[in-house]
Amino acid sequence: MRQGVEEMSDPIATEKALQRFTSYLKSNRLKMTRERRLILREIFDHKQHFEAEDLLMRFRARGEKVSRATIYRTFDLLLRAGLIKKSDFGQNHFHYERRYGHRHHDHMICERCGKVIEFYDEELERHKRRICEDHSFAMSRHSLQIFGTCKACQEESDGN
Amino acid sequence: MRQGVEEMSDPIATEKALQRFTSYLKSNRLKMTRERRLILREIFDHKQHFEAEDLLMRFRARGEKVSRATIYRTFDLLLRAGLIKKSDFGQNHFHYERRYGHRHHDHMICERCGKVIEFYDEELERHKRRICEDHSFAMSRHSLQIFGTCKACQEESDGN
DNA sequence: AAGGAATTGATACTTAGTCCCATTCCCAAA
DNA sequence: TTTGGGAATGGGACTAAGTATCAATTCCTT
Repeated sequence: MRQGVEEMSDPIATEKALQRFTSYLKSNRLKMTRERRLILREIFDHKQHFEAEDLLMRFRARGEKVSRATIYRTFDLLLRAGLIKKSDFGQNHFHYERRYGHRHHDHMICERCGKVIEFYDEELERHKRRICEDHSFAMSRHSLQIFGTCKACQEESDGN
Repeated sequence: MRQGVEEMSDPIATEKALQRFTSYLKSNRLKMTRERRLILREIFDHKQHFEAEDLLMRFRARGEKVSRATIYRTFDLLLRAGLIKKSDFGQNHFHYERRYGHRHHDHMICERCGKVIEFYDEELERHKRRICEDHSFAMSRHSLQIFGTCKACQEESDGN
């Protein structure tokens, strides 16, 4: 039923992300720990989108000892370091996605099957910037979600 | 600190919304009750944006007896009736806004003072529709939030 | 005016996420 | 290489938003 973007991992990107995280930590006088490494690896070695609880379960299943609190604390650091991104798909918990090596993009969310389609549109970005200028608003980030029915689900219900 | 859009109420719109809600209820064999009327009035007679807890507090302050459960249940009906809209401003609870007589619009949210600026841009809307067409995606709704710093807050920090 | 379905309130529960603090870990400087 | 102390962790208690349950009440059609 629920289906996600399954963009696969790139071991080189993982290493780069790890380096970047390490240097972020160092420059803030924070420490690289076993847990932080595990979390980053888990994120960058796996699928593009993830959730806190989901990560916790994966660790538990593997018998890896990382607490819920540490997961949330590390997400916070990764956000500050710009390595992940927090999105809201209208459920009552947050979704995250890794960000290193990924440019900004928006999402279409299929309300039938849960599939998330990423898209990027330069003209749309230009519009956003222009609107901010018009309002003298200094944009720091933005998030567009389009909800609806994906092509496959439309065809499925046509077929019935 | 936290500051909202204070678009004022229109007594005629309130009555129309009430009629529309009543007919929505009737056509679904549901009942109009004292509580549902109170909630709708509270929403349409007051400011554009509201939250569940906020509404509950207002009722309590006035000594009006409406339970939390009923508030959430009624929000759900109002959503189905298309009279209110649920948005997510990145906090861990939902924001709502009344919808009757309001066309679609997007939001800029000031991360400094919490002000919410509504905007509508036809060109942007056209563009969203075109992107959906390109992906054969049947859009049902969409939501764009731009986070950043509003003009006033920018000037304030310039002045320091 | 009655009667059954719909609704309500109170409270218990769930779920996501945060707080607390004693214990443990990391790492820069000696 | 050891060490000292600040940083980080685990795990349980806690909070906040929202949902479920169910007996008592209300609505409204006939």
